Amino acid sequence: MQKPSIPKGTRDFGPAQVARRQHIFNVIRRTFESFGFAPLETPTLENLSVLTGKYGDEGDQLLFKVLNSGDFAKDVTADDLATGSKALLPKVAEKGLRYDLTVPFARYVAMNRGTLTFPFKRYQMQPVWRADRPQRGRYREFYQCDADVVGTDSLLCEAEIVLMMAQVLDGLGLHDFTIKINHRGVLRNIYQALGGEGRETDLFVAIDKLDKIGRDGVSKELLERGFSEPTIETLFALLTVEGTYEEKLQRLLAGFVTAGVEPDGVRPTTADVEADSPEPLANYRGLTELAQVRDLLTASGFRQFDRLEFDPTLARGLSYYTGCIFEVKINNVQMGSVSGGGRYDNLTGSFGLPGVSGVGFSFGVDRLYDCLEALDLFTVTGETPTRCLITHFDVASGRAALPLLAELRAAGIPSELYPDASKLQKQFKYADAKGIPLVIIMGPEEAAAGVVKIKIMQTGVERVLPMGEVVAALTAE
RNA sequence: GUAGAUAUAGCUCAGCUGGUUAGAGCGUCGGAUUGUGAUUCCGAAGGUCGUGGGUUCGAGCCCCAUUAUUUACCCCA
Repeated sequence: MQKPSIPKGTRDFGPAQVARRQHIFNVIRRTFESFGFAPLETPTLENLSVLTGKYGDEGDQLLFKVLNSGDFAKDVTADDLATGSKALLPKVAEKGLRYDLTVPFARYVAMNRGTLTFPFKRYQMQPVWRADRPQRGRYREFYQCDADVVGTDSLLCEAEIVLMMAQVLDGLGLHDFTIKINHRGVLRNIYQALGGEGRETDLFVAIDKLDKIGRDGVSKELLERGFSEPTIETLFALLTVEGTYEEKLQRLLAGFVTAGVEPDGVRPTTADVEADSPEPLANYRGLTELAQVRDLLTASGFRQFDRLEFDPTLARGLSYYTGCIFEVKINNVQMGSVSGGGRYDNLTGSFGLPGVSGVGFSFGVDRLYDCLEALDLFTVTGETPTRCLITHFDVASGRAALPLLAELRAAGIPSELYPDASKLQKQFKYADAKGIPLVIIMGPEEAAAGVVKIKIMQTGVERVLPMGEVVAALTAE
């Protein structure tokens, strides 16, 4: 006999876990829909040509590929085998499991461009797969909940992302969170302020690690990558600006002006948004847009600015983001980010639809679950939806209970009849173990008298009711 | 891909310097109570000590290999 097992990085979810996960999904879905996002689902499998090249070399390594059906090796030649996996792969696998929800979404938008009404707002809650090494908060199969808007570059979308992040986390009871926001334009300006020395991506990769490896670690890495010491000094002066959201914007502005950074101008946006923006920031796109997002949040009634932090060190990989970027962490839990996102100006370009601006973000349900568990914040309990268990002792009383069972279900009370005429003790243990709040006792005595005994498990109180009044009494409570 | 840790009952784990028949708690099942759960008492079942080899009079314990799991790095949700 073999030991049963499941692939590493995957999990089974028992009834209690599913109930808790559904609660998380419900909070997210309600929030997304209240902001006008419509649901979309895409296939588990995508063509590999859609997936490869979108996540960098490392991302391609982490894709799960699916062998072709039938004789998958029929096109493989001896040459291919000698050349190695790169030559082999396209001949044996043409499909793969989706790696995220953003790329399939971009593919969908490009394919359906003619029928979509823009701006197009969609949300998507589906599993994704990554052939990663599993560890804390990292799985090979996990759910993402994405919401994206494409076809508008209004900064209202960015502001609403912050609103949705806060609403979901508050709705889950995860009140102690920090939403970090930055802008790729700010990062680019910082790079320019350093005189354009070294490679831009090296710089961002290094500063993204600031909170992890510290200032000394980052300096060391930058020195190794060919940045000079005075440059690194300037960099830290800019990165470590302190103060409120506004103060950091002003201090970075001063830094950019001092360093002689060429203003990159303001991206055209709607007139009223521009009118709200503070004048002195208008020369740098990143700073300006961050100020506008803050103003839109204020106007929307957002009051949690203590939980929104402008963090110039936030870089979020370097994938396709071009504007604002976001990342959310739950405080006092050792867990990676539970949400992240940003604006991309050309996501659908590689699918033949250039110039479509979009902005979106994603929640990691599995990490939210782990955070709620670590902080002991779950309010959803229970192994079963059953609210009422009918117990019985013999075939006759069991049959006599069937009309009542149907009546309870018709009245919207999830109910079950214990299937076997077991000892009453066993039936009660069943109800207790599953957290069923009500037990109806239907024995020969009750059946003969046309009554039932109802016990409220939590209090232990019992009372006798005529059969015909049971549903009315229960629904009245 | 790099580095470390762990592997003993269904679950969580003890097991001393290598020494008789490998233990506990929880869970499961049965009984005390032939019609009452969560509390109490009694009892039972449940083990190839991950796998293979080695050292030894003797290995759960020491050595080697191997597999699985897990943590950290890289990257990410």
